[in-house]
Amino acid sequence: MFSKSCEYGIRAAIYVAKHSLKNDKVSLRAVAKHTDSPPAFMAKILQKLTRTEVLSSAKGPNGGFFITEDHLNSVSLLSIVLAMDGDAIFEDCTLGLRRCDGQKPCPMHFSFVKIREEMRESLESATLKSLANEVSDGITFLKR
Amino acid sequence: MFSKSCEYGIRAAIYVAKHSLKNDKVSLRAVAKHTDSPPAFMAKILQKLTRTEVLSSAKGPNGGFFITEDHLNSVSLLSIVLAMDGDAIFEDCTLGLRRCDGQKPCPMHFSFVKIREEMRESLESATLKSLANEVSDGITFLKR
DNA sequence: ATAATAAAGGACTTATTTGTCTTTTATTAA
DNA sequence: TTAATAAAAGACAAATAAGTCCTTTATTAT
Repeated sequence: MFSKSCEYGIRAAIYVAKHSLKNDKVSLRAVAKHTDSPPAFMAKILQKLTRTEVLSSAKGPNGGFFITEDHLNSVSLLSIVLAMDGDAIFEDCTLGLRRCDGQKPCPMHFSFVKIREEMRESLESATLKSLANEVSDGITFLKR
Repeated sequence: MFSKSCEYGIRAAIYVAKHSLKNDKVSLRAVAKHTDSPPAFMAKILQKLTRTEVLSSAKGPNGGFFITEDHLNSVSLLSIVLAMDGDAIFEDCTLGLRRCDGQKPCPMHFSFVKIREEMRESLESATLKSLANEVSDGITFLKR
């Protein structure tokens, strides 16, 4: 469904969010460890999420990654998916046609329009803050 | 969402189905042409769909690919997705956790259980016969 | 200032997916 | 029984995704 980069990116963002709830910054190493992902690869992903303004970062001692108060509320998983994988999963034809729309649809066009719209809504309503709280409360998990 | 192989595979199967409605066999070349896909690559995909019994094939002059009467009714896009991509899209954790279930779910577990179940149902209810008829009637398209 | 810390950036390798090419096997019709 | 046809199979090649490593830049505390 999503690329590995996107999967790691979502896990990372929720982990960072969890610590930003307590106003803590987290290091690359900590993110990689607690999301069970390769540190060097995670570095690239955190860089990308920082460039796309999902995350913030600070260099030097006591530095690390964090999420600002208002980003915690406003950033949803949709922003992260778009940052990592782009909008292909929502916009491109499911059967790979170069063009596909309601006027000249592929055989699966209408069923997938619906499914993808639900997916988009689901991702959009999942804010980092709400997800981070569920992880904090031990309801959901980032590693297993 | 699906691999290229799977996209081509679905388009190919519907194209073959359309001709099997009229009891015609179709050649690799015809399939590739009318689904707008690379012939040599399509050859591999048709082989796989034949080995997995979605399609049937006959060698030699007047040979080609076809779908038997009862397969036309019983084979759905779900069979094709499973044949080409396996069940990862339905079974694997969306966030990439090695294990993830209702007991110890990832943050997106429950929303994606629902979305994937809908996707499965949608694919399962789409039989090759129904899809092939829609293409025959000019309602939907395999190429654009 | 400088040593230590931590992210940023770039070059590189590995693995997987996508795609091609050539040979072999099976079938049919003349 | 041979020539033509068409799928099957296997060995490559190219492109993309996933992952690593090393150097640079910025920040902070001593």
